[in-house]
Amino acid sequence: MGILERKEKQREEIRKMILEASMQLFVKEGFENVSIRKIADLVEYSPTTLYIYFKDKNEILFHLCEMGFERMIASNLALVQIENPIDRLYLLGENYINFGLENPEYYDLMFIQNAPMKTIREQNVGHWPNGDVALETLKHIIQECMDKKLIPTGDVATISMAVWAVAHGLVSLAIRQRLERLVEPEKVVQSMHESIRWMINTLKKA
Amino acid sequence: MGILERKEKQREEIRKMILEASMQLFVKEGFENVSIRKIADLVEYSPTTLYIYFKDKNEILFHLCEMGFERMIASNLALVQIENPIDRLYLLGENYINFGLENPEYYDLMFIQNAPMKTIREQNVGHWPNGDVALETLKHIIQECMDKKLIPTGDVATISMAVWAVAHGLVSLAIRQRLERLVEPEKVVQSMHESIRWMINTLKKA
DNA sequence: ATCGATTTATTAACACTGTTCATTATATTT
DNA sequence: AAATATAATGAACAGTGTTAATAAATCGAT
Repeated sequence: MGILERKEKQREEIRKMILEASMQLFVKEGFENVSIRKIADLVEYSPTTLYIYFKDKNEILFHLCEMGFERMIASNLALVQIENPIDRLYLLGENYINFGLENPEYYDLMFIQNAPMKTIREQNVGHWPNGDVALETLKHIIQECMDKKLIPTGDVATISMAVWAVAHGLVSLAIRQRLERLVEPEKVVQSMHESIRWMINTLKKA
Repeated sequence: MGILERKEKQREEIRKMILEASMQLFVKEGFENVSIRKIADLVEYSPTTLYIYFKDKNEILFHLCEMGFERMIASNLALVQIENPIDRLYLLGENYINFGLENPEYYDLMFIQNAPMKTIREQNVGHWPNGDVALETLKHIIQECMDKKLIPTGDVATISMAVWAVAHGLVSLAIRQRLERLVEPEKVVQSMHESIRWMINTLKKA
């Protein structure tokens, strides 16, 4: 059945084309300006054709979200070299806020918008490939810190949640212009790094 | 000039009418379903009339946002009775996450959407009445904790930022269904409270 | 009280949005 | 070659925020 295989391949290629056009629009014009019609224009198909390859816009956004996680995971690759888990945790935090500040549009999709989550619930039967990978990295490092008695022991999920909350809180408040209410705009980034460092330090001391 | 005064009063009353209709729609049908046309239907004006009383939709959303802060500030009124500032900080955190979980739509507007911020930058010349009040409360409590040597001293803004980040991180990840990836859905709320408590405890110990 | 000016309100329209249905064109199978 | 399945499309639906032109009402001055 070589013909069906080839068809499947062609289908997959067009899906890729659509996603790449979406990503191009996404990084160039921002999240708000990604519309079915604009994507269709870019791939030179009619808007309705996109619905043959994707269920709806949420599904396209979900895939863009996954691409964002691929980027983030890639930026964390260097972490495996650091043997001290608490240093690794600190750098994970630094990477996280840097990623968020440098890719606010991706960050939005990955952690703020609920469109991608809708697709996960409706289609992927609760599976979030790259997102879950990123969370596992965090949990794993926290566990290692506890094993080596570098931070107070406790429920891994709870502590991971708290640590994630600090990082996400900082980034999301920053990209939504809320932190400028606390410190002068030009000092926001610096203060964010200080906050992360402060958190790691109190974790160590406690 | 009594006649101009009366006119101004009438104008203010219609503005109130519009805002109240918006709020009604907002709490009943959710943020996404608040449209100029629906508000206009409710107050029995034509959609364009709303533009006589408000510059654009963002300005309406900004006022809804301010109403949200009024609610939040009201829920914090009981705090003044607690004399120990660190207990007060803990309760402020508890209030914060409870408010977020109970009023996700308001929370969205107050801390996640950027529509209200646009209005602040464009019109109010950088003034955010109720939002700034809420932040002052936090900073004041942190300062008091430091004065009484209950937590390690440092830059008030930085520590306030970190504390806010934990609370906001938890709430925003929760209402965007991200925490369900870390703990089972039915345990999310409990874990959030544990995270807040954990943070206060590490603050005390450090 | 009437005229002109200002304020208030509306209708119609623009340029979008995601999505669906019916129809046409293409490719594959019988 | 005819029948069938797949792929692609144009037109349309029901919305969105917003603006320009126009009508109605109110007000100030003669």
